Amino acid sequence: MQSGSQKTPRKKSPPARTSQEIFAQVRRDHAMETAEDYVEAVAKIVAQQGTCRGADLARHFDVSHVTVSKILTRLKAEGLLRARPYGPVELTDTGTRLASMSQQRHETVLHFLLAIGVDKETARIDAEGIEHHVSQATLKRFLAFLGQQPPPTSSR
Amino acid sequence: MQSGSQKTPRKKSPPARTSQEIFAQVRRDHAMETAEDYVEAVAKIVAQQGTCRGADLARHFDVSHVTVSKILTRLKAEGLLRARPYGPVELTDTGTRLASMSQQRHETVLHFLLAIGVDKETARIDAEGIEHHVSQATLKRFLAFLGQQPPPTSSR
DNA sequence: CTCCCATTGTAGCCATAGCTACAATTTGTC
DNA sequence: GACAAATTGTAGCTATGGCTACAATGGGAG
Repeated sequence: MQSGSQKTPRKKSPPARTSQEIFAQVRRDHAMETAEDYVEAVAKIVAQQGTCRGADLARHFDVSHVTVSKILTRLKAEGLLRARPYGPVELTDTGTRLASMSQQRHETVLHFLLAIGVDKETARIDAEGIEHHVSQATLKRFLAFLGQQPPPTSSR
Repeated sequence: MQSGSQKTPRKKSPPARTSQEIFAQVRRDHAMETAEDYVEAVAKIVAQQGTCRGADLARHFDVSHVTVSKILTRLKAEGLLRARPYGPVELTDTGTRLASMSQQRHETVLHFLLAIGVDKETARIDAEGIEHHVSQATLKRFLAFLGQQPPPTSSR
């Protein structure tokens, strides 16, 4: 990732971000999406079945077990989850926290879409794509619209 | 991109999409985001400066000219734009149409975020990430919320 | 006309997220 | 306990989107 500062003479001093910074942010978001999707899925599957295997994730995302394996390797290195060879996948504390936040945000986005009149099917699909790009500030506005208070961090 | 059908015995016939299908859709969306960002940027830069060079795009996205070059190669192959070697970038008709739709959707998402009370800076950033994941159906709800009619350009 | 500089292209590298094919391991069933 | 099935790992390929380094091109300034 570049710092983006050599060529930009910075004509604007106001707090407005440059388009470069915005796109860099979007790219950074991208790098987190997979992690969020995976910890969310692990949490969900563990809640449903007790344990989560790589094969469960492969079925869940409809990708090959190899893809799952590689992604799990990365997420293990990032400290979000752990798994012994041929063993089940478990979330670390960090992973559990990320999963909770993701699930909560997912729920909020979904309910918000439903609240403004989007049909259930579309809402499910769009929420999946949108959730990763909704900032805390925007999430608060969603919650405000839903007439709720910001939930106590894990009230699901 | 896989078709995802060998291993899925398709137990559910109801209209509800499986999670697999939803994630496949998100991955497909992903493949379009760059294209949309680029044609949108080209249209914007052409509108501002008359022509658009690769270097303009590199500055706009804060990436190297090599990255731009490779992406332009792909988009040329996809028929969204054309450019002679060492020449400026131009949108094809298809590219122009895609740019218009993207710009319009971008505007709608941005205005919608502002309308629900998101601050300007956050709205700019979130809109950039969200826009690619908003379906036509959801866009219509956004427009309805804004009290507008679906604009004549793409009233589908 | 030449020379310099910005722009573009090319080569080659990295990481992520896909895949198939094949090997290894675990598990479950006789 | 052995054998089959499911699961996981490994090797090696593809495409996208990043990068640096170096070569080529084109447009201006002298």
